[in-house]
Amino acid sequence: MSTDPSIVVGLNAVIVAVTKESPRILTISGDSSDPSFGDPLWSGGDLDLLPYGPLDPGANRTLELSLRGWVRERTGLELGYVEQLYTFGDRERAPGRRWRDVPRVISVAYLALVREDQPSGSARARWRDWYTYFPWEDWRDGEPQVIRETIAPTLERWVGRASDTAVEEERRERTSISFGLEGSEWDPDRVLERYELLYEVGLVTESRRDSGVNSAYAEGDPLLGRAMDMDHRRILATGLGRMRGKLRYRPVVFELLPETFTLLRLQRVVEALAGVRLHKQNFRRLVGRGGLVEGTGELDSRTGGRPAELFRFRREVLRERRAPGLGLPPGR
Amino acid sequence: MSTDPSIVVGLNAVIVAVTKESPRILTISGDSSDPSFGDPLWSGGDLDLLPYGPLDPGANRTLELSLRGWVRERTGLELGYVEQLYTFGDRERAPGRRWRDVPRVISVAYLALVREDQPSGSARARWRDWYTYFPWEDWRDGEPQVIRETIAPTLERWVGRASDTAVEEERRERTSISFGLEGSEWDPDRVLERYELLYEVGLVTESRRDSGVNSAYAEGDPLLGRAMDMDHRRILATGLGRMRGKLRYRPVVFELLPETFTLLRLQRVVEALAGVRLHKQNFRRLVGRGGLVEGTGELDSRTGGRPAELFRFRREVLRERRAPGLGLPPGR
DNA sequence: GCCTGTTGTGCTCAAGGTGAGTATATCCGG
DNA sequence: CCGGATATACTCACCTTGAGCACAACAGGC
Repeated sequence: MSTDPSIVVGLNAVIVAVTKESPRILTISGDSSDPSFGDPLWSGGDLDLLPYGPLDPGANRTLELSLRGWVRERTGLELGYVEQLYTFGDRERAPGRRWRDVPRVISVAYLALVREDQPSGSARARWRDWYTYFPWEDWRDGEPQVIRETIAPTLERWVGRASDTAVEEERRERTSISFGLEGSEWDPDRVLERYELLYEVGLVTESRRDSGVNSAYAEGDPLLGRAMDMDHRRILATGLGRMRGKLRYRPVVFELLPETFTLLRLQRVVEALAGVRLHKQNFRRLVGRGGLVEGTGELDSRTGGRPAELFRFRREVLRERRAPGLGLPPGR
Repeated sequence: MSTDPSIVVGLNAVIVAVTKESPRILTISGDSSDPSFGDPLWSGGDLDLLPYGPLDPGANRTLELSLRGWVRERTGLELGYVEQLYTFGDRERAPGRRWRDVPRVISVAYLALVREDQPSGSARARWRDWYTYFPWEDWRDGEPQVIRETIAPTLERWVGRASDTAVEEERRERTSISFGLEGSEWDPDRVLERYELLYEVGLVTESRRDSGVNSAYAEGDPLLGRAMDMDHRRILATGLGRMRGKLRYRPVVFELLPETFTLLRLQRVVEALAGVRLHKQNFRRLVGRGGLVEGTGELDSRTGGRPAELFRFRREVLRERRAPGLGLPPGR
């Protein structure tokens, strides 16, 4: 096997932080004139990108160290928790380009958490609420309007357009499970599934872009959420889903919080990530019994009501219990 | 960013099948003269390898299709379930070579399941019980001897050799949690953790190989399990752990079984993979209630005792329920 | 100073899931 | 026709989970 110059390997990062009750991700605003973030030669438009960096084959011992390195270099951010997400290597990842003209791009994507909403260190890099990209994912105030008003009807029409009943049945099941329609439960983790479904039915900008001019999609349909370049929104969806899943069985939230925090603050952060409201008493019972936190004696009275005790994460649980997490509601 | 010839991208596969009560994986026996499986130029010895193939940048639309393609080509195996495992890209993956002399090898590893113990289609590729590589992982007949006789004492000595009490405490916790010593529970999923611990303390061949001649390990210590080339045993451990984890919340076992099967056979296969015995009645209650299987009217009387009804997997559950799996015992 | 809104905290209760054990049915091979 | 082996049916105690009610403690406005 010989080395092949027509393959390019890069690293992508889904970097998450939480401000107050807003989960945010770091994105590069699409203005391709400034190549301070990698140089995505295969990228075309003025759309947002995820932070991207090439892999220097000799530079770092591990891929994760490479990632930490260039993020630090370019943004000054010191990443906390980092985990590998997925490796994207499809051929048609660069829209608008014929794949024969560009090298094959392999992106190893990572999920990374940083503790606060730090300045991004670059003019083009900025924090954005992740629900800007996925408005249908936020159920904290009940079912989002978009679902009832746009998604559900469009999906229904799509189900109706099926060629035969088998396809129709399959489509019906997919939609009801993904979006919790018709009696199914809403599963916060299925972010990628939902995005891909919307892509398929043409409700996101990317699908029309990729399908070219002679598209079968109705021109009138609205486009949901802020778009991203290439397949970066898909990568983001993967990260979001993983983040939510991880929440359930690993104490990762604490990587996003300051050293000490109120229990309500903790709950709000979890809710922000999960996009769902939680039962307060049960939540407290959970973190208490799980031994996830311990009280410092101090109080925080800036909350308005009765002052809340400040808690701190008990790092010991990482080694004590088997799977300490903060259960999202439909734990299964 | 330009293309870089000093990076090589390849695909690795952990291919699993089950014969009777033995979980097996496909490995390439180490005889580097026959390059029918890729051409691992950076590989040295006569050790086993996982199936490996280069990535042809223009050939397939997705990485998964590439993988299926070359596995079919070289072995005739038609892979069933396939999922991406992890991407390995550390610099020192090729032992015995100075990393400056070889290109950086990025391996995208996949977990793949095939339905039976089919012939491997190649003289060098052969099925092996996976406990040959990880003897300490099989708890079906109680705690394996190796743990009591070799691993536990060696780990204990290693804990004692710690430089200060903080390190000592950390080591103690790691060992007790990984191997279920001192009151901790045995967690079948932590395969990788355990392998890495054994690597660190020098109980597997690979660690001595990588650390060179001037090793600190006691010459007398035995070496556990069959070794593999490069970091392939680490990849295998990753696959094994993922397989066990997946078992719990996805009905993947059925990809390994024939169309119809006895409930006891199903249980034995799960036990083989999990390396743990299960409570029969509860197991049956689980698959029954979960709607995972449905009885065909037929009976199988080859079992010796009362003839067992043959069951079949209900594919519908894939779309019905949220997370149908076969719970391993310490469900948490 | 008192009312009101807001948050923190303790307790209860029903429903369902889980681990484990007992008892009985059904067949095969000697 | 009996032992051995498997297949099923039930039971039961225990824990977890979801969902309430009740009340305590503070801030701020009137």
